[in-house]
Amino acid sequence: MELSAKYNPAEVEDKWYADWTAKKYFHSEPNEKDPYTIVIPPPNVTGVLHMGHMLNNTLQDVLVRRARMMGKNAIWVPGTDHASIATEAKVVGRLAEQGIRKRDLTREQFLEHAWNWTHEHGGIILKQLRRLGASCDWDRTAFTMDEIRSESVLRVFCDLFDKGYIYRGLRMVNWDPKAQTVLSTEEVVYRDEKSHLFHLRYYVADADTNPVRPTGEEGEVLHQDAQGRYYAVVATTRPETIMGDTAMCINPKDPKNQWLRGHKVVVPLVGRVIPVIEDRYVDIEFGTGCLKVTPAHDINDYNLGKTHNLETIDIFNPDGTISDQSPLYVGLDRMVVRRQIVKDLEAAGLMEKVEDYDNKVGYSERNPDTAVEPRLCKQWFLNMKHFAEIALKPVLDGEIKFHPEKYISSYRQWLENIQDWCISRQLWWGHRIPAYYLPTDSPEEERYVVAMTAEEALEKAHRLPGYENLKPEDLRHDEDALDTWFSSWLWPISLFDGIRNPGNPEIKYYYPTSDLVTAPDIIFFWVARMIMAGEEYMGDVPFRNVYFTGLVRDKLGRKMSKQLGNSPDPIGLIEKYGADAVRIGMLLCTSAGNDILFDESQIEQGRNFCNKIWNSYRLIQGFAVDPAAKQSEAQKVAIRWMRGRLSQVVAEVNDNFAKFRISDALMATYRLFWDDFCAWYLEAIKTPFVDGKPTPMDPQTHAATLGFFDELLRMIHPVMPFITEELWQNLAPRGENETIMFAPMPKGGDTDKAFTDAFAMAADAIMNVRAIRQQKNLSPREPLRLRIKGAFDPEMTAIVCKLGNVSGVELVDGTLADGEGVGFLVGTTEMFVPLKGLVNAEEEIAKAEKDLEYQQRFLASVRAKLANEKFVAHAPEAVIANERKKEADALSRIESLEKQLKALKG
RNA sequence: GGGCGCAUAGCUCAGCUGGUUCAGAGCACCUGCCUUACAAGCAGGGGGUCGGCGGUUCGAGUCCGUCUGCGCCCACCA
Repeated sequence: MELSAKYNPAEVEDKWYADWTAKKYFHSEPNEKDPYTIVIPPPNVTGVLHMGHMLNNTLQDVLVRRARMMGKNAIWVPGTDHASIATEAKVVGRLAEQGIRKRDLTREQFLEHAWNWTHEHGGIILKQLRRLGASCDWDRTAFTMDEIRSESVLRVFCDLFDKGYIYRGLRMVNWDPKAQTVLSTEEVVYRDEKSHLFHLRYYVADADTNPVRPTGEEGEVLHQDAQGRYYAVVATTRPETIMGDTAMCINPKDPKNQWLRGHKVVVPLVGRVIPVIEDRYVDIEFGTGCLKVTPAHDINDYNLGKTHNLETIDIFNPDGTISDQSPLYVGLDRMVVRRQIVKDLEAAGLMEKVEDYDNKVGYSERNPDTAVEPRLCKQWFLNMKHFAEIALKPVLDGEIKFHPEKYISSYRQWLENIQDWCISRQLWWGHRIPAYYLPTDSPEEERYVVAMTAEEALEKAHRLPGYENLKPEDLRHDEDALDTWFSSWLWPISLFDGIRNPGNPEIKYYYPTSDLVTAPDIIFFWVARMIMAGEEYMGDVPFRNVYFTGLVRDKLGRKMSKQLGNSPDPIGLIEKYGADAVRIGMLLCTSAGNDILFDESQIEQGRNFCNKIWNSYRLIQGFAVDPAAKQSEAQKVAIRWMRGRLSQVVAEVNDNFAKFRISDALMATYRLFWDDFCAWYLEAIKTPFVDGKPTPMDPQTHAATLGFFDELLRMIHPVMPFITEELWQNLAPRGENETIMFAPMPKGGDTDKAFTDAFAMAADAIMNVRAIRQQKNLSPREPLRLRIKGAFDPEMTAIVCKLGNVSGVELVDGTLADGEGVGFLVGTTEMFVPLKGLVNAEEEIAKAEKDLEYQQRFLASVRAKLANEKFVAHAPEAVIANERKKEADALSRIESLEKQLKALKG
């Protein structure tokens, strides 16, 4: 086969991916082998691949491909997530472009649009994963809203309701006015914002009947205007909420505001008269120590309202506009009102002052441009106490391992302070809550049944006194959908239908899954909750290891974002460099939990590696073989050394994978291929050229080389599946159903340490000879001689001659440096390259003197250590022995340097 | 406010149980090479007071304390 000088990924990738999928190599069924299971963190069904997905899914593919080659029955189950808020927002947005408002549609009509959108955009990301080489079991592709998953969700809801964990309650919740739904506390992200602290005047209302009496105490602060009227000053960041004020609160111990006790004040502009209440909650140091209390729109104020029996005035509509409960600004948006009311307050002389202020504002995680509004409403909650307990144990016990471990502490902290999970969302796109309301006498009174279907609900209702004759049309199905995570948390179970059919052969075989690869930002949303569901429904952990990837940032360390335009298109990168290059380029620089700073040069490195592999194969497949050819000494040595190195690196790689030190494992493999195999081994076994043509190779060396190459391809395959399959198929005749995907991962063997060490010494000598040649401006073709005194394995002579272009190695006992030349040390072995007429004695003397000085200092420090009685008494034997060896080595080096100097100085 | 983590070469990071000649890797950089697989390459080379200070120890990038600077997570201070 003719191979081009450069690797061309495009055709190779398409060809092999089509072959793998056609032959169903990624498909798994339970069998007698050990399972290895990964479930994909389901991406948004309508999403597109970004760099984070690339990293995450490449890691999963590496793990699953490796497991497959290690003889496991490996499965990677793919699927997508319905992402209710994000998807519904996109659908609403598209409808808006067509001039359609959601509220003008029925639920059914809206869902039809949503499904159309899903079918149109759904699965793009899964197609993109194929480009990356992802070896997912596509036959099992699931969707959080498909039949099995949906039914599983409803069953779990009913079950948890029956167990008493799910309840309906009136709570202060986080409201997204754009999506018009409640959010869980986890879905609110707080951002620092440059804001203002507005100081408003609340005039004393009852000064006529209840005159203001200064207490005269130290620290008292009264405010009076030009007309002598008294007022309190309230600092707020949200002046637009004053229409909902129902009290002003001071700290009973605040000397500044004692004079306000028992008074009433007037809400500015609004004119409402509200009481001054006292509560130790108020921070005396903040602002003026006067707090306006708006129980409907702030969680703290709500609590104050409860203890002080305050009225609650909800001045916001669900869309964030001002409601008719407010005397002012009705129908205007809250943000518009904030600007307007500031002007109006200033005009009315009710604004004391405005300060700059940094505060944190909560935003919807899925609608990042919308500030979340605290709002009081009735929602469905899951009591988390029980779940926190069952989820904490396996992580603290080490039954589930986190990589890196640092996430254990934040996991623990979250579970120990967990709040109940608000699981209802005022959305249509999602799993509709299986609760059915019964007619009651008053709107305040709520009665409902929870059941899988309306029919079942009706039966349940009929068993309730007073509802024996209820008609189906009298049941009102809850309008709300469940939080998306309420389906995701079942993923490792529901993918194998373990909720609907507990104990089925698949769930028994594939569960618990092996490793989970995910980003740390969903540790609470997803990881923790999967552990809860796993313990609750399977009585077992959902996975053994969680590998947390970092964020992919740009090379300046900035998050990748559309606004900055700093996120490369992953598919574009694959097209430019090839999937293998992108995969290894990303993984070489990622360690668990650390962010990766992405730079295209890393992908270039990956591409260069592809090319290196490709070209080494071009060399190998061009070898001519002659059965009559004799194996050279250098070839023999190289083969034995390479075998040892392979074993060493296999052991190293296994160890690194076991510890999830994946970049280290890959770097070791990378260097084994590039440095050991290409730079040393292949150069060592090349046959000599005669008349400009290479002489044929003996069969043993040829076979060994193909064998090594085969093993190396297998080691590299999990990271670089395409090029390795292409070359592996070329390397030898393969059967119709043979693939590197199922070829066994090399197991290593005897590491042959003494021999690889001897080789390393020879390599050191070779590098020294090359350096001398370079320093002296000699052509690489000019052979040099080498004289050696001291320990040197004579087996290495052939290698030294070949790779150092040394014409002869002379082992000497007596004087090493007779005549002109350059000496150097390898370990404690003295070596000398005779060079007639090329040596500058001055330079050599200077060099040797410098070296001598260093050795003497080193010797002194070692001797100081050995002279220290405490060291000799405390240090382990091996350490002391080593120090003695250092001392001896230094002495021997000093001796040889002194001799060398003597010779140089003549 | 609480918690966690990081600081080692120009950049990105290893350095795992304190002890090999321990100060490393990759990239970048410099020099020389179109050497018959590969210039997307080959050969050679320079480069770090391991953030500061103090402590434990015979011995400290490594353990402890502290300071400085960064990052992340959690939390209802208007």
